[in-house]
Amino acid sequence: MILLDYRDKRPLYEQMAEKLERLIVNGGLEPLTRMPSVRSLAVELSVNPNTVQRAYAQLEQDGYLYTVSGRGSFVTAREEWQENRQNRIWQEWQAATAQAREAGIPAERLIAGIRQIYGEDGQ
Amino acid sequence: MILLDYRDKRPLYEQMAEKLERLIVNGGLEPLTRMPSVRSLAVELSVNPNTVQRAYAQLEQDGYLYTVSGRGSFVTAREEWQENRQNRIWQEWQAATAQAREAGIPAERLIAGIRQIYGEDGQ
DNA sequence: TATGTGTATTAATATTCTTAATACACTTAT
DNA sequence: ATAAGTGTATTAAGAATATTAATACACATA
Repeated sequence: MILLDYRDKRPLYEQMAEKLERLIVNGGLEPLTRMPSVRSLAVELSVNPNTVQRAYAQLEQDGYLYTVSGRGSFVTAREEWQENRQNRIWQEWQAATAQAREAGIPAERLIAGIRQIYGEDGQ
Repeated sequence: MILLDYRDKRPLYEQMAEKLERLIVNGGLEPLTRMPSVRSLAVELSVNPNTVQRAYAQLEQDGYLYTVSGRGSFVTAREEWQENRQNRIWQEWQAATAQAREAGIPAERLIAGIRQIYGEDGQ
């Protein structure tokens, strides 16, 4: 399913969460399908079940997974996690914009920035 | 000059740097004037000189101070640190905007967001 | 040359983070 | 009922990181 990179100096759970998130975002995991159980993935990757659990918890926190008690963890429908993801990013963007205003950067410059970033390859 | 809050759980140097930055940004410290020496401020606040040094290093890194070898640290001219500050914030804003694009948030929504944030009290 | 300045280096200590061990709670198939 | 599968909570050990302090250095200037 995924492969851990032991040269990567980030913690295992973070690396796992990131790889799984990318897998889900790129469509490598079908929505509504069951994820491997915490224990089976732990065995497969030779880590402690709690490490997998922590990665799953992170993904659930971000809306990519949901859990049914006693049955397992499942991939969320795309529309849902897409909305969650956009909400998170939207909030960060708003904070960054408020800071820009506070620092005296004029609105026109931001608008020009949007044109540039969105125009770079196909608006 | 400043007062440390011992209920604050952030490290001392960070707290000091933040308070001094606010003082400079709000005009409480005249540009081009000398800062208290590392040792004198350390005595005044009952901390190790290195702790003050670290706060000063942070402020210098962010462009609020500059140092003349053997003579002391001085407050940067406002135009300079303002430019540095805007550059930092501008870069963060660009990163946030690129993320927004990648998440599929349309440019129009960002532009509407700018209108709202900049319009809230006097554009 | 003595005193005042910032800085580098090193070490002690404190704090936080990561991972593991273990036990619990719930669901379902036998 | 019970066994085997699921996720989760709690606790602790260990590692890693961050913070602060001790000390010595380098430069400027009176």
